[in-house]
Amino acid sequence: MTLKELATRLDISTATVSNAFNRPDQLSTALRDRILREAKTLGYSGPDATARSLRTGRSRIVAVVLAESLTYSLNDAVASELLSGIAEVLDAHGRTLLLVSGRQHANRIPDSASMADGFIIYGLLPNRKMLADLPSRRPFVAIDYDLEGCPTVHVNNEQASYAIACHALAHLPQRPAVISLRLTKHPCNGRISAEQELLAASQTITHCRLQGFQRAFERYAIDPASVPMWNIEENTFAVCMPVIEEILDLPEGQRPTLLLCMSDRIALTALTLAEQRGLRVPDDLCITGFDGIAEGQYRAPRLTTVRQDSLAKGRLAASMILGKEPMTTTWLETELILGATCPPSA
Amino acid sequence: MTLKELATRLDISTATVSNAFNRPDQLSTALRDRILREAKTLGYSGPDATARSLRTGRSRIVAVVLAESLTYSLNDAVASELLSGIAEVLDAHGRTLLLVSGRQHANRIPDSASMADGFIIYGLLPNRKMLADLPSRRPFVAIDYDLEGCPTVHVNNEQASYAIACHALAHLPQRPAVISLRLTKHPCNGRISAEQELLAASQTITHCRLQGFQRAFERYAIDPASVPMWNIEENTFAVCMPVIEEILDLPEGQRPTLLLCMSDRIALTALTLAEQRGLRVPDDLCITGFDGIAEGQYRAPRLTTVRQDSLAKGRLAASMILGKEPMTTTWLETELILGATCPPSA
DNA sequence: CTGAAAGCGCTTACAG
DNA sequence: CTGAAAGCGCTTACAG
Repeated sequence: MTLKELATRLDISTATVSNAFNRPDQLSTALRDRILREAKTLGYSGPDATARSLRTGRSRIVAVVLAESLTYSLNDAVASELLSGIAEVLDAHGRTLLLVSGRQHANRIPDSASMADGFIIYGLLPNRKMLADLPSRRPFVAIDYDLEGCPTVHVNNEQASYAIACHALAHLPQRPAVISLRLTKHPCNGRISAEQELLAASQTITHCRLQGFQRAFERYAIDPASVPMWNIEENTFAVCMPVIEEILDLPEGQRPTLLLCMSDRIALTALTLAEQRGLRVPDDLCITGFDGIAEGQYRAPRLTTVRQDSLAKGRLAASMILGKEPMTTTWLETELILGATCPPSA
Repeated sequence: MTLKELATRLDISTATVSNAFNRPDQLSTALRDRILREAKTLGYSGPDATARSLRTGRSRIVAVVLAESLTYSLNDAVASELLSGIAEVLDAHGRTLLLVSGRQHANRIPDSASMADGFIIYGLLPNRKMLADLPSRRPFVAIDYDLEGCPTVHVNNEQASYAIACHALAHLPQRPAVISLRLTKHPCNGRISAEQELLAASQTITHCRLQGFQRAFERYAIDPASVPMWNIEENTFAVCMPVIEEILDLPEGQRPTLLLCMSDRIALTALTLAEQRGLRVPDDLCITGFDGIAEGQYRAPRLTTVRQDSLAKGRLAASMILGKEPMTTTWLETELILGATCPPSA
């Protein structure tokens, strides 16, 4: 059943039927009611979305392009929270959320993504050119990474890392270590050697976090070069585990006593493995995270970390896409969370 | 730039240009190469997805309709894992994932959802009639709840619950308690009184879980009516917490020594709160979960639970939608996970 | 191997 | 307040 058929049955024009659904003010109430009633009877549930979309040029769909795989993103607490924020705003405005991965098997964004009215790009795509096929006229908003010609929602990673490292380093004396996330140019799941090339700050937010840590080292008169660093390739339990085991299994005198982790997932894995080894946190080992995910706060001991408000990030990005907020690059605040894995010094 | 404009510029028909993109066998390689080259030069990135969709009747989008809000679903480990499984299969076949909530503010599914080529319905919708506006000709697959006229992907909740309860009750003597999830007809976040009406097994999978527990009680000669039950309204830390505090704060002799929880989230909240109170798990308190989420397994002590393979659920549902698996109702296996929160009896 | 023509289901100026 | 007509951008038998 199409609008045209319905019009024929009612012996009126398609324009009037269309108006009955879209512009109540364009026809009499009586006629409109009759049309709507008849539509229901005949099983016509309103204008076809695709046809309407072709005609009006708007689909009421907003796409989120994720730099990581959908599987990773959906299972990552930070990405999930971000998506929640986006979904919440889209929902409230009758928009629908299309999830697209930038790591498609074909390394190309599926055509169907281009139906969206706007695009939110989360993370650093493996290949910028993927975006070229997307309709450039429509609004784009980036999250976490600058994308030329479009506003970005940022968190001040350097400042947040500086803050938490300063908090942690106030305990003296300690042997700090850094556990970073995708910081090396070439894949490395383990200790970072001195000659290893690192990604630039423009290529990964974890470099910004590193800079914050290093500024804190300097403030506390610690030579940044003396602080051992380990790198983790994927922010999941399974991938974190072997690297952290390697660290915790170091002989007592060499084992770090403070782990500055670049994500809560890393920190929580360290916490679990430390507990399994009978290490006391924070007495034997202090641990700090980054992100402020729920899992770190609803457990004992509570994780000391810095919270980035991913929900707010998502809400803001979605609001910008919908034109409810100005399209301008914005830096969101972070908040230090003083948990028990690295308590304030006495 | 449209296909028609491109055809005009090249002085060939639109049919040929269309074939260049869709049916390489319908024209000479030379002509096709020329068309593709010229398209790239002129910035034409292929046929418009909406127009193609209108014409062919297929959008290559698959919609997942979630009974819960998107915010809840995205932050729930079970739903996320399910979505991962769906996304994985859709991705591999060039399909894109549209997320739709059945708890929209307007209590109506947005029109744009009807663009999808197929629908996966997850959970029990607050209102079945919402689906009426969706194109009934296209494939539908339900997950966890039967939906008339469409195949469902199920887990045998009763059997899984029976298995884990039997495992737990083998420790004797104990004072078991059940912490259920949305089991009461009317909202209740706390102890379930004897006169409280429960939802039927067809209305909630947790009733099936309860039946499994009760069968185990009978096997162990425990009067089901003697086992206290608490109900939780939402499977989140925040909502679980007050209920579990109430339980753990019971005087020593009344406090249950075994908590049969209907989700891992409930069990993990119980574990955290027990740890905070200095209760020893499993010595003072045994805890079992349901779901088998990662968070319960990558912590110390590991959660004793029963795993439902949400990933497999999602994969199967998506495969059915894409016609890669027969459209038939299927029951997936579960697996007992013997963790440390309720170890096998010595 | 290529093209003319119909039509997918709508919405929207515009005329009456 | 209502309707005739154009056109959104494409694909697909079909004819040549």
